[in-house]
Amino acid sequence: MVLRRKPTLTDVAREAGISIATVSRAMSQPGLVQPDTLDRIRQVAAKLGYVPNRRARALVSGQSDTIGVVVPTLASPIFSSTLQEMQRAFAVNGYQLLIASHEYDAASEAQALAQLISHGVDGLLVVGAERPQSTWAMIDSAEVPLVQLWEGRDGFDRVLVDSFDAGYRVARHLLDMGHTRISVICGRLLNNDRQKARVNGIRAALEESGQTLARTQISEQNLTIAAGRSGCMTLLETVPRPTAIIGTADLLAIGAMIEAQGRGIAVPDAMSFAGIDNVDVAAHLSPSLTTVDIPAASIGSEGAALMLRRLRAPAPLEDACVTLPINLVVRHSTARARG
Amino acid sequence: MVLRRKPTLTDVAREAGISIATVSRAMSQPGLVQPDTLDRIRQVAAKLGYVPNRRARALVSGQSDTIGVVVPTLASPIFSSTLQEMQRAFAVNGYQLLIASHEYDAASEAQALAQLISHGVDGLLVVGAERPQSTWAMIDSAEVPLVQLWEGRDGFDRVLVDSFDAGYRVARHLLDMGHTRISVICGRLLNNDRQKARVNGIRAALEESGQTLARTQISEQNLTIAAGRSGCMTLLETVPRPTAIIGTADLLAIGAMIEAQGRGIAVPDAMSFAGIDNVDVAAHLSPSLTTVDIPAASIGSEGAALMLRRLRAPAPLEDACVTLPINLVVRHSTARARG
DNA sequence: GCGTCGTATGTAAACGCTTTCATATTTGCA
DNA sequence: TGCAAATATGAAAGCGTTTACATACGACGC
Repeated sequence: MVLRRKPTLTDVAREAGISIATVSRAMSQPGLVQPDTLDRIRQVAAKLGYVPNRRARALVSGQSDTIGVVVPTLASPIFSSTLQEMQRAFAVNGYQLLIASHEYDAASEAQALAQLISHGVDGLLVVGAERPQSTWAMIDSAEVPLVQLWEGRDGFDRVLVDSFDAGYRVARHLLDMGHTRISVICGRLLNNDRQKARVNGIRAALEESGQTLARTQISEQNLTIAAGRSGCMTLLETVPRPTAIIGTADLLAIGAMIEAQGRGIAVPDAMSFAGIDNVDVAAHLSPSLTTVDIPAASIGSEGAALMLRRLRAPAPLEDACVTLPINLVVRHSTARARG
Repeated sequence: MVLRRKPTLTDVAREAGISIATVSRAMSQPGLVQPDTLDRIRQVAAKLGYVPNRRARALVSGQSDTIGVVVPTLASPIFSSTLQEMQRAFAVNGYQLLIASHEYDAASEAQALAQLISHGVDGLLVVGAERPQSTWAMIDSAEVPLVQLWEGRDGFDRVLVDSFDAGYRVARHLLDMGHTRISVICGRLLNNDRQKARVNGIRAALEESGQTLARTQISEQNLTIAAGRSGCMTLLETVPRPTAIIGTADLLAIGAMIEAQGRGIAVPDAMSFAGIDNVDVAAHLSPSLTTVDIPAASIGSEGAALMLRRLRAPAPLEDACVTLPINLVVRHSTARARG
């Protein structure tokens, strides 16, 4: 017998000469049906190629086995590794990931969230805490478990990384090396609390040492190597020239360092460079890049763990807050300031 | 009035004093309801914060507005940019992406596909054509539109990139430069028809020039910079030493080049290096990396376009096959063999 | 031998929506 | 004025599951 459409519970039930309720139970709670009935049902199901329809199941049970994730962009080594780990952690627990990105646009993010909610995801993971009140209202009214990554506000689970401290530490390192003219290339600050915090951390360290971070010492760029190069070009024109440049993302620092080297500036002897992120390539550059390690993969697995814990909890839980450690990784792109 | 649970069509209908059928029409086919009724419904819907339940819609209409994508890994710059573009193209058309990865494991891929199918995706995009017969059977019986990326077999839409030619061209380039001892660092060949084809292309070029590619001239590695370094170490021990090394992925070539430089080998004067992919950083290395540009982003957008075309088509379509051009990008990591 | 319980199965009502078909109600035209 | 056609709405039947609730059947203790 060949069915044109996909077989359903009803088809299996008819073929096995049994009611759909029993077949349903055989699928989801095998313990409730008699062994020989179970066998027969399984045989028929296999023969017909029956696959349960999760949409129908989701409709009645209110569970979709689907988790929504919204990241700023997919084309970033940082978010890639976070997603990779997250996907792995959820997959082994039977969940699928619905992934959306918004390219740092608040309206796109709101739209993506609305879509995910209306798809009936069982949980939602988002990056950062900075979004319009209306978007937060939507999240609230959806009553879906939410985990915030990198930055987060009270009232929801969160996996935090201290971006301020990352900035602070890398600046501190350069200050300790005697640098007095430190400039910064950062990513777009709009709708990006991680970048803002990193810059603020740098500023705090500088001010602590009696220095300031003037407008002219900051270049705001997209997050690419090419943008790092162009940011470096701009900063090199300031007088006096900086003795060290911090990229608030490794890609920026890498671009900056390459640009400087291309202009014959010796790194780190004539100028120091440092980044934040510790991307794969940073360790292999020449000179290798001093940076702050951000545990992107762990953020993914911790985020997943928090979500799974909440999904499995029978009763409402206190919101959890995990803070992951960051580490300054001193390599060879930074040296004592000459002088 | 405050509803504890999320408002449904019925709630809106009751509040507006109208039948659910009309409310449903107001949502999906506004043209069919009278303007003032429409207004009233919209007001009530807004007041109640009504959001359509896509699961229910999916159950009856058979459409989920969801597309499944299975890639080998999320932690690769290549697949990242493909996914990024794909996500964009689908998002503007109202589709959400369900993304899964399998780390080059056939069983994991089959499981991911089964899950996506049972979730009721409207379409499926996969990378490569190499998978067990049983997996193909599952795809067939699911009767879901399928688009294959990179490599593909007849019977389904496909967006192709000539991996064989990519290997051939980069080898040809080195042969034209007079190299006679060319070694290769490649990715794991198991379940990876792209890597296999790239290696085969290289081999074909070599044999065309009367050379062979011996076992000892190939090092199979994971796809990371560190693996490229270790592959290079192995190959440097062969006697006579190669005059050129091809990494069948840029990350491998980058690692290899860095390792060689670290050992004091002048690149490209003493040894040439070339990759395939043209990742972002390749242009910025010192020396910049000769490679073959693979249009990863375009693969994403073309794949999405093919899928959308099929989803919109009223009648079954012939399967389409788009082949994207690849280009040898000659930079400064390759030079004439010293002779 | 009778009520009681436990187990295996069946019946039917949801879940929230779309869509066919039927039922007004309005409009156009002879 | 009357009849057909067009328009707007409602009633109800599913879509494929899950899950109370009901039923049937033995086994058990008294």
